[in-house]
Amino acid sequence: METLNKKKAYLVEKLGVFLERKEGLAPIAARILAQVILTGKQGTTFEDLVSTLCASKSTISTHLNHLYDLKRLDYFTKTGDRKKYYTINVESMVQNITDMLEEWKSEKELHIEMMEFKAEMNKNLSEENKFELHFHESYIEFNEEAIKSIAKLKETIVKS
Amino acid sequence: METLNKKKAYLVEKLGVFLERKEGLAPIAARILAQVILTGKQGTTFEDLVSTLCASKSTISTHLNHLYDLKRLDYFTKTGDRKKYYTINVESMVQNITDMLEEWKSEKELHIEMMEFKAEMNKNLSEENKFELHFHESYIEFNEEAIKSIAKLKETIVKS
DNA sequence: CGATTGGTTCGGAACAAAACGAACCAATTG
DNA sequence: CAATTGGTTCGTTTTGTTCCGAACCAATCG
Repeated sequence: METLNKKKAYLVEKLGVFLERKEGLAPIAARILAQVILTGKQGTTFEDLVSTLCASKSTISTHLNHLYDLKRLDYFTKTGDRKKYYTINVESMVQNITDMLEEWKSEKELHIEMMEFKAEMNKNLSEENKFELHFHESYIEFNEEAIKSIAKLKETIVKS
Repeated sequence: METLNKKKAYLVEKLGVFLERKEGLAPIAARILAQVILTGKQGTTFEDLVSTLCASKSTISTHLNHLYDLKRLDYFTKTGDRKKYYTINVESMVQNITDMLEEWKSEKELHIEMMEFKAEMNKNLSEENKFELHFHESYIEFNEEAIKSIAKLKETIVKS
Protein backbone atom coordinates (compact mmCIF):
# COMPACT_ATOMS: atom_id res chain seq x y z
CA MET A 1 0.00 0.00 0.00
CA GLU A 2 2.56 2.51 1.16
CA THR A 3 4.90 1.18 -1.52
CA LEU A 4 2.26 1.78 -4.17
CA ASN A 5 1.82 5.35 -3.02
CA LYS A 6 5.55 5.93 -3.26
CA LYS A 7 5.51 4.42 -6.72
CA LYS A 8 2.62 6.66 -7.68
CA ALA A 9 4.38 9.80 -6.49
CA TYR A 10 7.50 8.75 -8.36
CA LEU A 11 5.52 8.16 -11.56
CA VAL A 12 3.60 11.44 -11.23
CA GLU A 13 6.95 13.19 -11.13
CA LYS A 14 8.43 11.21 -14.00
CA LEU A 15 5.37 11.48 -16.22
CA GLY A 16 5.11 15.13 -15.17
CA VAL A 17 8.57 15.94 -16.45
CA PHE A 18 7.79 14.09 -19.65
CA LEU A 19 4.51 15.94 -20.23
CA GLU A 20 6.13 19.27 -19.45
CA ARG A 21 8.51 18.74 -22.34
CA LYS A 22 6.32 16.93 -24.79
CA GLU A 23 3.15 18.95 -24.32
CA GLY A 24 4.72 22.25 -23.35
CA LEU A 25 2.86 22.43 -20.06
CA ALA A 26 3.82 24.41 -16.95
CA PRO A 27 5.38 22.21 -14.23
CA ILE A 28 2.30 22.13 -12.01
CA ALA A 29 -0.07 21.69 -14.95
CA ALA A 30 1.95 18.71 -16.12
CA ARG A 31 1.84 17.14 -12.66
CA ILE A 32 -1.91 17.66 -12.41
CA LEU A 33 -2.35 15.83 -15.69
CA ALA A 34 0.04 13.08 -14.58
CA GLN A 35 -1.79 12.58 -11.33
CA VAL A 36 -5.14 12.45 -13.07
CA ILE A 37 -3.77 9.89 -15.52
CA LEU A 38 -2.34 7.73 -12.74
CA THR A 39 -5.46 7.88 -10.61
CA GLY A 40 -7.81 6.73 -13.31
CA LYS A 41 -11.54 6.24 -13.16
CA GLN A 42 -11.93 7.02 -9.46
CA GLY A 43 -11.04 10.60 -10.31
CA THR A 44 -8.88 13.15 -8.51
CA THR A 45 -10.25 16.11 -6.58
CA PHE A 46 -9.08 19.67 -6.18
CA GLU A 47 -8.10 18.93 -2.60
CA ASP A 48 -6.12 15.82 -3.52
CA LEU A 49 -4.11 17.89 -5.95
CA VAL A 50 -3.47 20.74 -3.52
CA SER A 51 -2.19 18.35 -0.90
CA THR A 52 -0.21 15.86 -2.96
CA LEU A 53 1.34 18.44 -5.26
CA CYS A 54 1.94 20.92 -2.42
CA ALA A 55 0.79 23.85 -4.52
CA SER A 56 -1.47 26.75 -3.66
CA LYS A 57 -5.21 26.60 -4.27
CA SER A 58 -4.96 29.40 -6.79
CA THR A 59 -2.34 27.60 -8.85
CA ILE A 60 -4.31 24.37 -8.87
CA SER A 61 -7.54 26.18 -9.71
CA THR A 62 -6.03 28.04 -12.63
CA HIS A 63 -4.27 25.07 -14.18
CA LEU A 64 -7.16 22.71 -13.57
CA ASN A 65 -9.57 24.99 -15.36
CA HIS A 66 -7.11 25.60 -18.10
CA LEU A 67 -6.62 21.87 -18.70
CA TYR A 68 -10.38 21.47 -18.70
CA ASP A 69 -10.76 24.28 -21.25
CA LEU A 70 -8.17 22.53 -23.41
CA LYS A 71 -10.43 19.47 -23.16
CA ARG A 72 -7.61 17.48 -21.62
CA LEU A 73 -9.75 16.74 -18.56
CA ASP A 74 -13.26 15.63 -17.76
CA TYR A 75 -15.05 15.34 -14.42
CA PHE A 76 -17.97 13.69 -12.75
CA THR A 77 -19.75 14.41 -9.50
CA LYS A 78 -21.39 12.27 -6.84
CA THR A 79 -24.86 13.12 -5.57
CA GLY A 80 -24.69 14.91 -2.27
CA ASP A 81 -21.00 15.73 -2.73
CA ARG A 82 -19.93 19.13 -3.99
CA LYS A 83 -16.49 17.96 -5.13
CA LYS A 84 -15.57 17.40 -8.73
CA TYR A 85 -13.75 14.19 -9.61
CA TYR A 86 -11.41 14.77 -12.50
CA THR A 87 -10.43 12.15 -15.05
CA ILE A 88 -8.66 12.30 -18.39
CA ASN A 89 -10.77 13.10 -21.40
CA VAL A 90 -10.54 10.05 -23.63
CA GLU A 91 -11.30 12.13 -26.71
CA SER A 92 -8.18 14.16 -26.04
CA MET A 93 -6.01 11.09 -26.34
CA VAL A 94 -7.20 10.53 -29.86
CA GLN A 95 -6.81 14.24 -30.56
CA ASN A 96 -3.25 14.03 -29.29
CA ILE A 97 -2.38 11.24 -31.65
CA THR A 98 -3.98 13.19 -34.48
CA ASP A 99 -1.76 16.14 -33.55
CA MET A 100 1.35 13.96 -33.61
CA LEU A 101 0.36 12.79 -37.06
CA GLU A 102 0.00 16.38 -38.25
CA GLU A 103 3.36 17.32 -36.79
CA TRP A 104 5.15 14.52 -38.57
CA LYS A 105 3.41 15.42 -41.79
CA SER A 106 4.50 19.02 -41.55
CA GLU A 107 8.03 17.97 -40.71
CA LYS A 108 8.02 15.92 -43.88
CA GLU A 109 6.78 18.91 -45.86
CA LEU A 110 9.57 21.03 -44.42
CA HIS A 111 12.18 18.52 -45.52
CA ILE A 112 10.69 18.41 -49.01
CA GLU A 113 10.77 22.19 -49.25
CA MET A 114 14.37 22.31 -48.04
CA MET A 115 15.38 19.65 -50.49
CA GLU A 116 13.81 21.53 -53.36
CA PHE A 117 15.59 24.71 -52.31
CA LYS A 118 18.94 22.92 -52.07
CA ALA A 119 18.46 21.27 -55.45
CA GLU A 120 17.74 24.69 -56.95
CA MET A 121 20.82 26.14 -55.26
CA ASN A 122 22.97 23.29 -56.50
CA LYS A 123 22.49 24.48 -60.07
CA ASN A 124 24.58 27.56 -59.31
CA LEU A 125 27.10 25.98 -56.98
CA SER A 126 30.54 24.64 -57.78
CA GLU A 127 31.00 20.93 -57.36
CA GLU A 128 32.69 21.10 -53.94
CA ASN A 129 30.00 23.37 -52.52
CA LYS A 130 26.96 21.43 -53.64
CA PHE A 131 24.43 20.34 -51.04
CA GLU A 132 24.17 16.72 -50.04
CA LEU A 133 20.59 15.58 -50.59
CA HIS A 134 20.82 11.98 -49.37
CA PHE A 135 20.10 12.97 -45.80
CA HIS A 136 16.76 14.53 -46.66
CA GLU A 137 15.79 11.54 -48.75
CA SER A 138 16.49 9.13 -45.91
CA TYR A 139 14.80 11.37 -43.41
CA ILE A 140 11.68 11.69 -45.51
CA GLU A 141 11.58 7.94 -45.89
CA PHE A 142 11.84 7.56 -42.12
CA ASN A 143 9.16 10.17 -41.74
CA GLU A 144 6.80 8.24 -43.93
CA GLU A 145 7.27 5.14 -41.84
CA ALA A 146 6.59 7.12 -38.67
CA ILE A 147 3.46 8.57 -40.21
CA LYS A 148 2.26 5.09 -41.12
CA SER A 149 2.90 3.81 -37.60
CA ILE A 150 1.00 6.66 -36.01
CA ALA A 151 -1.90 6.27 -38.40
CA LYS A 152 -2.05 2.62 -37.42
CA LEU A 153 -1.91 3.48 -33.72
CA LYS A 154 -4.72 5.94 -34.21
CA GLU A 155 -6.91 3.35 -35.83
CA THR A 156 -6.24 0.86 -33.05
CA ILE A 157 -7.14 3.43 -30.43
CA VAL A 158 -10.26 4.67 -32.17
CA LYS A 159 -11.57 1.13 -32.59
CA SER A 160 -11.20 0.17 -28.93
CA MET B 1 18.67 34.88 -57.83
CA GLU B 2 16.59 37.35 -55.89
CA THR B 3 13.82 34.75 -55.76
CA LEU B 4 16.24 32.24 -54.26
CA ASN B 5 17.26 34.70 -51.56
CA LYS B 6 13.64 35.27 -50.68
CA LYS B 7 13.10 31.55 -50.55
CA LYS B 8 16.15 31.20 -48.31
CA ALA B 9 14.94 33.84 -45.86
CA TYR B 10 11.55 32.18 -45.77
CA LEU B 11 13.08 28.79 -45.07
CA VAL B 12 15.44 30.16 -42.40
CA GLU B 13 12.38 31.48 -40.62
CA LYS B 14 10.34 28.31 -41.06
CA LEU B 15 13.16 25.96 -40.09
CA GLY B 16 14.01 28.39 -37.28
CA VAL B 17 10.56 28.10 -35.74
CA PHE B 18 10.76 24.35 -36.08
CA LEU B 19 14.16 24.11 -34.40
CA GLU B 20 13.07 26.46 -31.65
CA ARG B 21 10.36 24.00 -30.72
CA LYS B 22 12.02 20.72 -31.44
CA GLU B 23 15.46 21.52 -30.05
CA GLY B 24 14.45 24.00 -27.38
CA LEU B 25 16.64 26.76 -28.76
CA ALA B 26 16.27 30.51 -28.28
CA PRO B 27 14.76 32.26 -31.31
CA ILE B 28 18.02 33.74 -32.55
CA ALA B 29 19.98 30.56 -31.82
CA ALA B 30 17.48 28.57 -33.87
CA ARG B 31 17.76 30.99 -36.78
CA ILE B 32 21.54 30.87 -36.68
CA LEU B 33 21.40 27.10 -36.94
CA ALA B 34 18.80 27.32 -39.71
CA GLN B 35 20.89 29.74 -41.71
CA VAL B 36 23.99 27.61 -41.29
CA ILE B 37 22.06 24.56 -42.46
CA LEU B 38 20.66 26.37 -45.49
CA THR B 39 23.98 27.89 -46.50
CA GLY B 40 25.86 24.61 -46.54
CA LYS B 41 29.48 23.98 -47.32
CA GLN B 42 30.36 27.57 -48.21
CA GLY B 43 29.86 28.44 -44.56
CA THR B 44 28.26 31.44 -42.88
CA THR B 45 30.19 34.18 -41.15
CA PHE B 46 29.55 36.19 -38.01
CA GLU B 47 28.88 39.24 -40.14
CA ASP B 48 26.44 37.43 -42.42
CA LEU B 49 24.46 36.43 -39.37
CA VAL B 50 24.46 39.89 -37.82
CA SER B 51 23.17 41.44 -41.01
CA THR B 52 20.67 38.86 -42.23
CA LEU B 53 19.22 38.10 -38.81
CA CYS B 54 19.28 41.78 -37.76
CA ALA B 55 20.55 40.94 -34.30
CA SER B 56 23.26 42.56 -32.19
CA LYS B 57 26.84 41.37 -32.32
CA SER B 58 26.67 40.31 -28.69
CA THR B 59 23.65 38.12 -29.28
CA ILE B 60 25.18 36.46 -32.31
CA SER B 61 28.48 35.97 -30.52
CA THR B 62 26.90 34.34 -27.48
CA HIS B 63 24.62 31.99 -29.39
CA LEU B 64 27.23 31.12 -31.97
CA ASN B 65 29.70 30.07 -29.29
CA HIS B 66 27.03 28.24 -27.41
CA LEU B 67 26.04 26.25 -30.49
CA TYR B 68 29.69 25.51 -31.10
CA ASP B 69 30.13 24.33 -27.51
CA LEU B 70 27.14 22.05 -27.99
CA LYS B 71 29.00 20.68 -31.01
CA ARG B 72 26.14 21.68 -33.27
CA LEU B 73 28.48 23.78 -35.39
CA ASP B 74 31.90 23.51 -36.96
CA TYR B 75 33.97 26.09 -38.78
CA PHE B 76 36.82 26.47 -41.17
CA THR B 77 39.04 29.42 -42.06
CA LYS B 78 40.63 30.64 -45.24
CA THR B 79 44.31 31.57 -45.24
CA GLY B 80 44.77 35.30 -45.04
CA ASP B 81 41.19 35.82 -43.86
CA ARG B 82 40.41 36.26 -40.17
CA LYS B 83 36.74 35.31 -40.50
CA LYS B 84 35.37 31.97 -39.43
CA TYR B 85 33.07 30.13 -41.81
CA TYR B 86 30.53 28.13 -39.88
CA THR B 87 28.96 24.91 -41.09
CA ILE B 88 26.86 22.26 -39.38
CA ASN B 89 28.77 19.59 -37.53
CA VAL B 90 27.98 16.39 -39.40
CA GLU B 91 28.67 14.35 -36.26
CA SER B 92 25.92 16.25 -34.52
CA MET B 93 23.36 15.04 -37.03
CA VAL B 94 24.14 11.45 -36.13
CA GLN B 95 24.17 12.44 -32.46
CA ASN B 96 20.77 13.99 -32.95
CA ILE B 97 19.32 10.83 -34.37
CA THR B 98 20.89 8.88 -31.52
CA ASP B 99 19.19 11.23 -29.09
CA MET B 100 15.83 10.71 -30.77
CA LEU B 101 16.35 6.99 -30.47
CA GLU B 102 17.10 7.33 -26.75
CA GLU B 103 14.04 9.50 -26.24
CA TRP B 104 11.73 6.96 -27.84
CA LYS B 105 13.31 4.22 -25.83
CA SER B 106 12.76 6.06 -22.59
CA GLU B 107 9.22 6.88 -23.57
CA LYS B 108 8.67 3.18 -24.06
CA GLU B 109 10.17 2.45 -20.64
CA LEU B 110 7.86 5.02 -19.10
CA HIS B 111 4.83 3.33 -20.63
CA ILE B 112 6.00 -0.04 -19.36
CA GLU B 113 6.47 1.34 -15.87
CA MET B 114 3.04 2.95 -15.93
CA MET B 115 1.45 -0.22 -17.17
CA GLU B 116 3.07 -2.23 -14.39
CA PHE B 117 1.87 0.26 -11.83
CA LYS B 118 -1.66 0.19 -13.17
CA ALA B 119 -1.71 -3.61 -13.25
CA GLU B 120 -0.59 -3.61 -9.61
CA MET B 121 -3.28 -1.10 -8.71
CA ASN B 122 -5.93 -3.12 -10.53
CA LYS B 123 -5.54 -5.90 -7.97
CA ASN B 124 -7.07 -3.67 -5.33
CA LEU B 125 -9.62 -1.89 -7.48
CA SER B 126 -13.26 -2.72 -7.99
CA GLU B 127 -14.24 -3.83 -11.46
CA GLU B 128 -15.66 -0.48 -12.58
CA ASN B 129 -12.55 1.39 -11.44
CA LYS B 130 -9.90 -0.80 -13.02
CA PHE B 131 -7.39 0.77 -15.38
CA GLU B 132 -7.60 0.12 -19.07
CA LEU B 133 -4.27 -1.30 -20.26
CA HIS B 134 -4.93 -1.65 -23.99
CA PHE B 135 -3.80 1.87 -24.70
CA HIS B 136 -0.35 1.29 -23.28
CA GLU B 137 0.01 -1.95 -25.17
CA SER B 138 -0.83 -0.29 -28.48
CA TYR B 139 1.40 2.65 -27.70
CA ILE B 140 4.33 0.46 -26.82
CA GLU B 141 3.86 -1.43 -30.04
CA PHE B 142 3.87 1.84 -31.96
CA ASN B 143 6.93 2.89 -30.02
CA GLU B 144 8.80 -0.20 -31.06
CA GLU B 145 8.06 0.49 -34.69
CA ALA B 146 9.27 4.04 -34.31
CA ILE B 147 12.44 2.83 -32.65
CA LYS B 148 13.07 0.42 -35.49
CA SER B 149 12.56 3.17 -38.07
CA ILE B 150 14.98 5.50 -36.35
CA ALA B 151 17.57 2.79 -35.93
CA LYS B 152 17.30 2.14 -39.64
CA LEU B 153 17.64 5.85 -40.42
CA LYS B 154 20.70 6.04 -38.22
CA GLU B 155 22.36 3.19 -40.06
CA THR B 156 21.61 4.75 -43.42
CA ILE B 157 23.12 8.05 -42.28
CA VAL B 158 26.17 6.53 -40.67
CA LYS B 159 26.95 4.53 -43.79
CA SER B 160 26.86 7.50 -46.16
C1' DC C 1 51.06 54.38 -34.70
C1' DG C 2 46.13 55.11 -35.68
C1' DA C 3 42.26 52.99 -37.89
C1' DT C 4 39.68 49.04 -39.25
C1' DT C 5 38.04 44.32 -38.81
C1' DG C 6 36.27 40.59 -36.26
C1' DG C 7 34.92 39.59 -32.61
C1' DT C 8 34.08 39.00 -26.77
C1' DT C 9 32.37 40.31 -22.26
C1' DC C 10 29.50 42.21 -18.86
C1' DG C 11 25.74 44.58 -16.87
C1' DG C 12 21.42 45.46 -17.36
C1' DA C 13 16.52 46.32 -19.67
C1' DA C 14 12.48 44.27 -21.19
C1' DC C 15 9.61 40.83 -21.19
C1' DA C 16 7.33 36.48 -20.11
C1' DA C 17 6.08 32.61 -17.17
C1' DA C 18 4.78 30.42 -13.07
C1' DA C 19 3.30 30.32 -8.67
C1' DC C 20 1.53 32.58 -4.58
C1' DG C 21 -1.50 34.97 -0.93
C1' DA C 22 -5.35 37.16 0.47
C1' DA C 23 -9.65 38.46 -0.17
C1' DC C 24 -13.74 36.89 -1.84
C1' DC C 25 -17.98 33.99 -3.02
C1' DA C 26 -21.59 30.48 -3.16
C1' DA C 27 -23.44 26.32 -1.26
C1' DT C 28 -24.09 23.52 2.61
C1' DT C 29 -24.03 22.21 7.62
C1' DG C 30 -24.86 22.52 12.45
C1' DC D 1 -27.02 32.88 11.16
C1' DA D 2 -22.21 31.50 11.91
C1' DA D 3 -18.91 28.24 10.36
C1' DT D 4 -17.13 25.10 7.04
C1' DT D 5 -16.28 23.36 2.46
C1' DG D 6 -14.93 23.88 -2.20
C1' DG D 7 -13.38 26.71 -4.96
C1' DT D 8 -12.39 31.51 -7.89
C1' DT D 9 -10.19 35.95 -8.81
C1' DC D 10 -6.80 39.36 -8.94
C1' DG D 11 -2.73 41.78 -7.92
C1' DT D 12 1.94 40.75 -6.73
C1' DT D 13 6.30 38.36 -6.30
C1' DT D 14 9.63 35.28 -7.95
C1' DT D 15 12.15 33.38 -11.39
C1' DG D 16 13.98 32.87 -15.78
C1' DT D 17 14.87 34.06 -20.62
C1' DT D 18 16.36 36.73 -24.34
C1' DC D 19 18.45 40.28 -26.27
C1' DC D 20 20.94 44.59 -26.38
C1' DG D 21 24.54 48.44 -25.91
C1' DA D 22 28.81 49.95 -24.67
C1' DA D 23 33.14 49.17 -23.55
C1' DC D 24 36.78 46.40 -24.56
C1' DC D 25 40.43 43.51 -26.99
C1' DA D 26 43.53 41.37 -30.32
C1' DA D 27 45.03 41.06 -34.98
C1' DT D 28 45.89 43.20 -39.22
C1' DC D 29 46.38 47.16 -42.52
C1' DG D 30 47.92 51.46 -44.37
